[in-house]
This record gives sequence, structure tokens and C-alpha cells, in this order.
Amino acid sequence: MRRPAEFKQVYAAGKRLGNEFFTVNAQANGLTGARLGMSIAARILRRAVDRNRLRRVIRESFRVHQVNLPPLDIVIGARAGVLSADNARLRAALEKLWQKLASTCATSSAS
RNA sequence: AGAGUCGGCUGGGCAGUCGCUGCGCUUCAUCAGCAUGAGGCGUGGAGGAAAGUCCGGGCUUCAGCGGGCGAGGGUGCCAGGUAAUACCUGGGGGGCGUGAGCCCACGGAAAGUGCAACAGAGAGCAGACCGCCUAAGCACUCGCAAGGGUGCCGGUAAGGGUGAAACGGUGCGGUAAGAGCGCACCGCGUCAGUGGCAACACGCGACGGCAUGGCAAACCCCACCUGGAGCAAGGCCAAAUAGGGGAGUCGCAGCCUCCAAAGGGCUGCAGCGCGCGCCCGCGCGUGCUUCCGGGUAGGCCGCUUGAGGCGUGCGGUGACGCACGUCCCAGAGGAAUGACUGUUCACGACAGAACCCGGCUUACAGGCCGGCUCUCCGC
Repeated sequence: MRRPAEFKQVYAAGKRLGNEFFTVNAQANGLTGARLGMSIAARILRRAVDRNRLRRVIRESFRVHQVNLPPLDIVIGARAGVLSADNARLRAALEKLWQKLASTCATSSAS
């Protein structure tokens, strides 16, 4: 996702999820595939190196799993715990999030 | 060999698979075309600090004829380098170190105002605590006298002691005891003179008995410099909706704008659009056409060829400059440079471009190279 308006739309109308590392807002976008947006606050991760590393891990995980996701606009934010986690733990947490996202949104679209 | 000091360089490697992004070529699709989208191939893709944002510039824009004065801010030994600096180089002065070398906001304290703990008698035209003296003057007293003693009035910065600092040191003279009080030498200050572009050094000559303690990152004085804002700068294109301006067109009647004309407004009828299947009728809405400029979302430019890198030669003690040759080396935009696996070693620190350069400062696992110094040993 690229436009501020799209981010606002997701924050205003999307569903909220999350775990110890991430916050997730998601909303059906009516397109053929899922789209990703990230909001990594400098307040949580002070060093630019850490913010870049987190973005890369998230983006890579999304790239691998996007074929299995429903057409959603997804905005991921960081929580304080990510600083102490290594790449493997972050990846595992993200995979659980994708699964959760796929199941909940499948049921909500049915209703 | 050990210890030390200064300067420079480097900042994991290799292979495979899957990805991201700039550029070039190319295939396919759409299109009149410009282009857009999806692939393929090739190629480039973080740093020495990209960081802090502390200085200096470029660039953009606003203001300003030009110049002077002032305020505010900054700089502060001298010369040079540079686009420029608060940076760098060379030099001078002071301090530290055996030395290589390191450190210093390093103009002015005989313009003014101000500040200084504790100790100490006294701390800024200083001061009599201990000590030293009793010559002069006064009083008392001893003595035949010469003279002596005590007290008062005092004198004294040589000695002790305090302190970061107490009004220069040594010697001789001098004196009641002392004192630059006098003299000699040393030191200090001022001036002439000499060397140096200068800072500054020397100062054997002359003068001054010494007058001038420290702090100006306290106010201040002096000299010099100095417009503001910053790429979210700034420029271009520009949808929908609402609003603005110009031109053309705008049937009939009444009313209002002093009467009439023109223009404008309101009301009714007509017209036009929409709805009720259609006509009549009713309801709702409404000037119409066209052009222009501002401007939001969005897009494009600015955006990387530059005070550029590398090499060679020449000039210069050096910073650096000049000439020639050669290379093109990130350019994103909710923000690319990554992930996984294998392998290897010394097991990888600090850390991520956001308009661009030159500095400074701060952070940093290690590794490599070179200059120099000291100590010890061997020849």
C-alpha cells in the first residue's frame, strides 16, 4: 500500500488483531490479492537499523505467504517486544498471524 | 626484544536458490500516437562514521537601489591554504614529558565596574600576632658623673608563622633596629636599536628603584565577520466537487431598485431536465453555452556529473595548487539494497543514504601498513 488515504481507511474500518510483537489492522480491499502496509514507530525502535531489519523480516514473510491470504489490506505495527526477538521468532509469530488472518476473514466474509 | 608515540588503510569471504529496486536492451498485450502494463537478459545498488546537526558553503526562495551608523549574534597569537569556516598546514608564545610527541577560547587587567572559600595580624594605594629596636620626645627612677632601668609615645616587613598568592633575589654599605634607604650583580618594566612579512625574539645601550598579583568560558573595551527561511526549499501538469471572473445568449407579464431607458433581483406563466409506463395533469429541480485563472487529491521535475573519484608528472617545508590521462560510482518515496541453505576463518563492532558537498564531534569487534622515540641485549 502506498497512499495515506488507504492507511486511514484501514485504521478506521478494519478489524484489529495482534500478538506480543505486532499489531494488525486488516480490511477487505476488493482486489485479487492482499496488500501490505507497515507502520514501524521510531518510538518503539529508536535505531534506524532495527526498523529496517524488522521491515525486511515482515516484508519477506508476507512475500512468502501472500498467495494463501484472502484479498485484504493489512497494516502491521510494531510492539516493544520486537527489539529482543531474533529473526526466527519473528518469523514464527508472523506465520501464526497470517493463519489467524486467513481464518477470521474467511468467516467474516461468509457472514 | 620490550615499552611508547604519530599517521594511513580496512570494517568477514565464497557458492547456490528465491526476492526488491534504478538504468540499458528486448519480447508480448493495449493504443492513431505519446505511453502504460506483464515478462526476459545484462548491469549498478549504504557508511567511515550514512549518526549528532555543532560550524562553513552550493542551490532555492523572500526581503533589500547603493552606502553608512547602531542593536543582536559570532570569532579572537601570526602567516598561509581553501568556495568558505570556528577547519587544515607551517610558525610564535606558555605548560607537560628523558624523548618521539601531547595540551592551551592564546587580544586588552598602568578605561572603568566587579569577584576570590579556608587559613591568617594583615588580601589590593595591605598588615604589627610572635619577634626585633628604644636613637628622638615625655614621665618616673638608679647613679657624684658618664650613663643605665621601667613606662608612655612610638619605629621596624630582616626573621617566625598562615596561605594558591604577603610588594623581587644575593651581597656589601647603612641603621636604634630595619627598609631599594644607597651601591654592585642578577631579575623586572619602558624606550632606542637589531632580526623577522608578521606573531615574536634578542636587547650588551639608555632610562625607571620596582611603579604593573590573579580572574575578561564576570560585565566590559578593542579589532574583524555577519540579512531571513530551508528540498515539507522551490517549479510544472492537473481530476471530481464547490466557489470566482470574462464573453455570447436569455420568451411574456407584474412588482422592487426616485419616474423613463439600460442593468440587476423577486414572483407567476412558458421553456428545459428528472420521476410517476405513455398523454393530460401533478411533484421536484433549474438560466443555458463557452472560455479563463486560482487551487485540493494525484502525478512530474528538483534528484544526482560533482569545489567528483583514480593514476602520472610538476611546484610548495606543508595544508594545497596546476597540467595531462582515465572513470561514471545508490537515488528510494508508508520509503529498495533482503531472506534461506551450505562452506570457511581470525566467528564479525558501531551502525542504514533521503537535496548535495567541505569540516568538526561522538560511537566502534578486530586486522594490516608505515614514520619516529626511549630502554635493554647482541655484533
